[in-house]
Amino acid sequence: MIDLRLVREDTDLVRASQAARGEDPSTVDTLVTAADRRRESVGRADSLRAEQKVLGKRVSTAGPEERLALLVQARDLAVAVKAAQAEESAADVALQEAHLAVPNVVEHDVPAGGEDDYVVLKEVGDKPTFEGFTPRDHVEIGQLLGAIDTDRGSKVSGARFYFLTGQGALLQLALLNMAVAQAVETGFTPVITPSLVRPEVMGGTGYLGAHAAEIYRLEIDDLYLVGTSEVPLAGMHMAEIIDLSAGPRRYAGWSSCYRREAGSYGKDTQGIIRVHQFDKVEMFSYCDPAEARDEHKRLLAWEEQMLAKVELPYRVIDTAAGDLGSSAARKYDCEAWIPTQGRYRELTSTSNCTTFQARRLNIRFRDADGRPQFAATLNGTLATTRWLVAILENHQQPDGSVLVPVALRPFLGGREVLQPL
RNA sequence: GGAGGCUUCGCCUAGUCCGGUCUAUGGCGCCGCACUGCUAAUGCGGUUGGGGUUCGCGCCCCUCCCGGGUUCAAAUCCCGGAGCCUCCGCCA
Repeated sequence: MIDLRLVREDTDLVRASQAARGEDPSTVDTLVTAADRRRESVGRADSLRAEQKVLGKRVSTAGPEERLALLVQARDLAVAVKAAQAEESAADVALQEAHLAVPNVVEHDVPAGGEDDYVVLKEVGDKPTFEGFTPRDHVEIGQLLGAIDTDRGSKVSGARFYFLTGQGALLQLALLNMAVAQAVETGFTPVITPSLVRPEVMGGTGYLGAHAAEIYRLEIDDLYLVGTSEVPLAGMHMAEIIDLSAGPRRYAGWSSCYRREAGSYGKDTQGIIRVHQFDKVEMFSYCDPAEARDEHKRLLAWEEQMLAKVELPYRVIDTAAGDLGSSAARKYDCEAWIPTQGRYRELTSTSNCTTFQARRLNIRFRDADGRPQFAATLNGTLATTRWLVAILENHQQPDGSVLVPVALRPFLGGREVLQPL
């Protein structure tokens, strides 16, 4: 939910944001109209109610003869109040609807356009050359190592499911543990989150809008499976006034993540690039909105720190407005080089949601004057199952073995190489 | 699956039987002032949140889990719902 004051005072800015996203700017005008209508109906209902209260007081103190006449008057007024109230709540509903239809206002310097209009901010590291052999893809390496079993994954659960076995399971645990270790060193509170959340939490984070088809829903229990621990971590402080006087509150969530991958038929059907269930360590930060842009840069830096530890070549992109989620004002992705695909694939994603989620979830903090204000929320990836793809492919050797990045070795019991079975 | 209880202004709490000075009590916390040569103790005062209106002081409305209803008038009465807790049963 965006700030209505901003909509009223700088309508053009919000319209421009919609245009940058490639969405209809007229939703903004609808919102302005709805806000005006609500304001007017509130005013009318308020003054009628004030009148009613005064009259009600007179009824309670009046003598018997006077009382009867006053009651007649009061009855008429009650009808008028009821009508005004009905209009008020109708206007409220309309405003709410118009409000929810407008995604977050993008930062002013976000590149406009769609999926392909990102801006590359930097490229880091050297792509591997593979002298004298043709690199295997992660599916083949996973088989050689006995690390990934997609056949049995689909036997048991269907397409886009997999087993991580032996070295694969250990490698993932090592990676995620390294992510948690880094987060804790940095001052994050590690959290193992619920994977099922209530509708208001899923809705509050902005995931039930245009991309609701991505979400698994358990209808019998009216719960949703989370696609990222961002969701429970955002819900954690809903309807609270949190203390940010000591700076941002940072959590590192560990969870399995579930995604329906609706509409992605035919994309990445092999291996574990795009799957229905994976594991992730995610950073989440609550902070003063004034600090959100800086915090966003910090989250990006911590992501890059992780990528450096696993010694992967990657680039950082500034995602275009049209490719942002509805909650995000800006998003940076880190994409690792995948040798057998000859292209970069997203490994991390960090979004600044400013106060958009906090407004929906009613998460506030007290500012320097002690006034409650909406907090900003941000999130960013530290590690996911998909990272295994990049690690296996980039660090593979001619004999099918895989070199373990130095920083990761302590988390694998000191192991330096993953050997084919 | 069954039974019972609870939900009030950051937290705790009075009030609900019997509708109107509930314009919601008190404590904790927090803020300000006073006093004391310190951080303490004490006293006094302030402190729910949201919205409307106003240059501003202010004024008004809403807010006692949510939604309906009764009534001139609802924290209070009636109906429906949600959440939380406890116990029993069952299963791990």
